[in-house]
Amino acid sequence: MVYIQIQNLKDKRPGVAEIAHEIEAPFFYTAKIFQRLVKQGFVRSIKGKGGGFFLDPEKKDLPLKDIIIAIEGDELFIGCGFGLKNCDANNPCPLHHQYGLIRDEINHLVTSETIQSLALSSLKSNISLGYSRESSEKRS
Amino acid sequence: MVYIQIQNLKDKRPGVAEIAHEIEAPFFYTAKIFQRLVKQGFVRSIKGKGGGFFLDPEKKDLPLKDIIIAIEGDELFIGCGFGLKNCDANNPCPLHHQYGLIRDEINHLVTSETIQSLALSSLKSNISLGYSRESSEKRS
DNA sequence: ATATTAAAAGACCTTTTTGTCTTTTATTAG
DNA sequence: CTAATAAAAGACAAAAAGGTCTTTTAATAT
Repeated sequence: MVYIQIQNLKDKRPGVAEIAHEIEAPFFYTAKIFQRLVKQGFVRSIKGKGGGFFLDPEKKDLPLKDIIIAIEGDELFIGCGFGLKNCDANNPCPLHHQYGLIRDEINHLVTSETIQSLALSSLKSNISLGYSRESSEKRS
Repeated sequence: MVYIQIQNLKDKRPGVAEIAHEIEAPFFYTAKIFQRLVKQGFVRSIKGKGGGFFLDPEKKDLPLKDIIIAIEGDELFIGCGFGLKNCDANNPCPLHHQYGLIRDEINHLVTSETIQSLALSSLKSNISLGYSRESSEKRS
């Protein structure tokens, strides 16, 4: 999605093939994932010639956290580091406090960073994901 | 394993049933996991009456990181936050730097904390995993 | 209108993870 | 030696994740 937004900022709408290549993922697999993202309203798409994916410019910044929660739930943000079911402040697991600090930072990162903020800062620096400067790897 | 060590410090050797109950995991599933942990040398076991699991007191402190790497590899510790294959300092992904900070902290946590250190500090405070003070949950 | 392009839908298939159960082996108590 | 106990081994099976492919639908350009 960051790649899509980077391209959108250049007035382009990448398609599945281009995105799949960029993230080094299989074409059909990538396609299926974007079907879900479109259905969930995170991206929009246009079929046919000149079609492709794009982020609704009307919508406000989309934090990474929203996407993560929609795809894999909120375990990462509320769950116990040890995976225990009833671990909380009253009944803390051995890692409770230490892991809490890290979780807070993860929370902060994925809340403050958005698809749009990352795309913007990527454009302004030598950051990857805008037609990758290929590091001599084999394609799949 | 922290639970085992806590019990070991009380001169007990918990068995599968006891451990499974403590971590709220299915009996047979827990059993299979410990078969692997024993085979990999992280814990030891004794069969038959009075048997159970224990940590080799001869061995030095076991960092969480060693176990994580043995079970699921080192992706968490070296991989890109976006899962890109060729993301590095020269070709950084949009999240490279920010995620790097968090990864460093995760690394520090799982390197400095060991099964033994967690068991010890759990015994010294009101930390869970030493015959849990059941929070009225259903058993499986 | 028609041909072309590209995503959507959906049917499959493979692999991995998770979970269950039976049989075997080792240990101890009597 | 025998019975009881408890882990090891290994066969299965269900569910989830990962991946592939064909057909359909929508858009565009000629």
